[in-house]
Amino acid sequence: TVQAASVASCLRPSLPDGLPWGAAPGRTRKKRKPYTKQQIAELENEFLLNEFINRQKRKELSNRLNLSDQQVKIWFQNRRMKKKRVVLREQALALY
Amino acid sequence: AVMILRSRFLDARRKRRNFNKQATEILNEYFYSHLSNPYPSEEAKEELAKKCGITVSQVSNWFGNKRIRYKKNIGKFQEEANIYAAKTAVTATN
DNA sequence: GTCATTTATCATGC
DNA sequence: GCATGATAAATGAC
Repeated sequence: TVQAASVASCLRPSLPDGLPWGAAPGRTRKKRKPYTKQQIAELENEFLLNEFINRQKRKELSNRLNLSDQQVKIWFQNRRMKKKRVVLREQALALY
Repeated sequence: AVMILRSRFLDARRKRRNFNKQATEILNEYFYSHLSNPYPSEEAKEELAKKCGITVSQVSNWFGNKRIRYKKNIGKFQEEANIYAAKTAVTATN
């Protein structure tokens, strides 16, 4: 029956067909590499001065920390997202 | 010094608790019943969060971890997949 | 630019 | 000792 077939399909979870929802990323992804405490310390220090960094300072920082300027750019983007998370969490916590 | 303590207080990894069994059941049911596209919408996340008693961010974290860990070792989750597949099949017939 | 992700790593639970 | 939840780099959609 149709219902039996439906049940049978549900009972067949490991499919060769079921998923390329994590499939080919085209290019190889760069492996995540944690930054050193000193790198983070300087990045945080600069973030306190201004959450949005200039190209000039970005060049300086990236050169001084042995990071690419894109890495510094991405770090500031992620750092702003982190700040947003923390703020929202503090607000939610402050309600009680 | 104060900043370090503050940052550690705000780091939720230092006070992590496992979700209760019921919440995990709900999340797994959704995951394995949407195995072809396990990406719940924002509305679905809010509904799952409400039913599980957790935040939307925690729902997003759970699905992110589940997707990568399932994809990385499908065999390990085989048994689990069978359980929830059978469970959804029963609810479908009822 | 934001923001939802992917992935590796971290910190904890048990 | 791994399982699990949250965070830190990295990518891509928009």
